[in-house]
Amino acid sequence: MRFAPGPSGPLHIGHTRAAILNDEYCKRYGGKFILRLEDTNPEKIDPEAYEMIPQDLNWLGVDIDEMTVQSDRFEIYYRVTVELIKAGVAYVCTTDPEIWREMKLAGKPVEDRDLGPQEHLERWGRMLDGTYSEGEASLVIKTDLDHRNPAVRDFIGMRIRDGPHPRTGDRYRVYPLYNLSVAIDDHLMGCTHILRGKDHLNNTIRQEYIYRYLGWDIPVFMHYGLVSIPESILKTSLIRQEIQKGNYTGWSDVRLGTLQALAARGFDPRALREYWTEVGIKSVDISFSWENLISKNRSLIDGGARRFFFVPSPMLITFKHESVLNAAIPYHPQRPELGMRAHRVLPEDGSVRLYVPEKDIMGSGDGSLIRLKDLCNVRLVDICRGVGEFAGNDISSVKEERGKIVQWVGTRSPPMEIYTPEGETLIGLAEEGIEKEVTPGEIVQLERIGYCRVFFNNGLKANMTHE
RNA sequence: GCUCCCAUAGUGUAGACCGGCCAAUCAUUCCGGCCUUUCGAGCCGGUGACACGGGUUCGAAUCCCGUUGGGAGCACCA
Repeated sequence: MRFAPGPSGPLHIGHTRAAILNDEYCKRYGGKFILRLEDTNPEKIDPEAYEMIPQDLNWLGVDIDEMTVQSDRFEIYYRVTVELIKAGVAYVCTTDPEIWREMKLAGKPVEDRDLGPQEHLERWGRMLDGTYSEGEASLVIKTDLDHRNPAVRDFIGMRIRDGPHPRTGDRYRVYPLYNLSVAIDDHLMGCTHILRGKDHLNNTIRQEYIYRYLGWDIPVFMHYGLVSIPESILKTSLIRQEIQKGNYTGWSDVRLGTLQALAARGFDPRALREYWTEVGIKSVDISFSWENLISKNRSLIDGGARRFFFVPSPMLITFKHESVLNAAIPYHPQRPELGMRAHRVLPEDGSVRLYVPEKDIMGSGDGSLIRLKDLCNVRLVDICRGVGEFAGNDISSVKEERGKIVQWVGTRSPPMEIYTPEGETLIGLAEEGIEKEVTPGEIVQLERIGYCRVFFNNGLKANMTHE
């Protein structure tokens, strides 16, 4: 089987269904996974993609058994083309494309079509040697002009393009088009099963003509339905522009739908695999569900995500207390084996100073009791000035009064910025010590915020995975 | 316009090939309840679908036809 993207940029979620499902079939039935980079359109190539695509697949957990690049295979395409011309099923067309198209729709042959193999062989030579200039001639594969489906009638197999190719320079000027190169490669590389999107249904019919002309066995074609991916930025050409303008930080900007972005957010690639294998290969058109993917991802990462406090819009509160306050908080409420983190809160001049989320406090009235989670109780005296008084350490009194339980951080807590996929930046204070305890790239759960992948870049930062 | 593909709850999916075991599965979302030192965590419960119309049949989500709806293609893109 094969996965055959054009190297126009890095992979995004739109690519993952084909990549994962092909890989999954190979793994289940002992098949071979071929990555084929289809770079026969020199205008739509990003040289970096030759590196990025295998990396993306690697992150996805796809095992590449073999990798080929179409621009290494011009001679093969040329050789098969000659065969097709000799067989009288391909012709070099010099008719104006506009007219060629009209004739085709009308089901009529252009003059060139029936000239005979010898003439076309000569013309083919003139395509290769530069006698014909770009746009003047192209190689057409014959099908049936009276085919009831107009989309299937004669299609272009080779065209002339003079601009340089990032890999082959100006060594070749005649480029194969999708249907010709794909049919040749799929057969020569021994693909017995082709799994691709339903948008290729007509291409399959075209390619089958080539198989029949050359007496090749026709592989098993499977076409899954179209996927519409909501709320995602996927178009590589557009992303590239915006990166250049500085509107995105790069291909891994968390707002994007690239695999690099999903990786930066801390997605587990197994979530994508589970998602797509559950969706399967049926040919109904579907809309991609972030909700379902996120749910799968959450259950994969939750067990390993240590909990930490994060206080957005911090507000300082003070209360009188002479002695040290100690807190021991489990890293994961369901997994005590992950241990606890300990905090010592030291009073200064007989007063304790802590930050709490502004929103949690402003909603309470003067005189209400709150619980600083895992630390102690405080009765709010003057909310506007952030003044409270120590109210013991008995959680039951807070429950009786139905007081709020709030997160808190100490005065030496590091500031932290969290970048969300929606493009927002949450600014606040993270729990003291987190910068030492967390390894870069670790996925944690900031309680009441969501899962985040922490990193350091001029301070403590995090990409939001999801809630 | 022509051709092709498709149609089960908000989303995805099982059941369809081989009609009865389907008063339709599972997951997710949503809504309740329980639990919990605030976790979008766990447990329990609930709402919610066979697009429509004919036909075949004792019996249709399942087979046939039509309608409607959605999608794709008719490129010198892949």
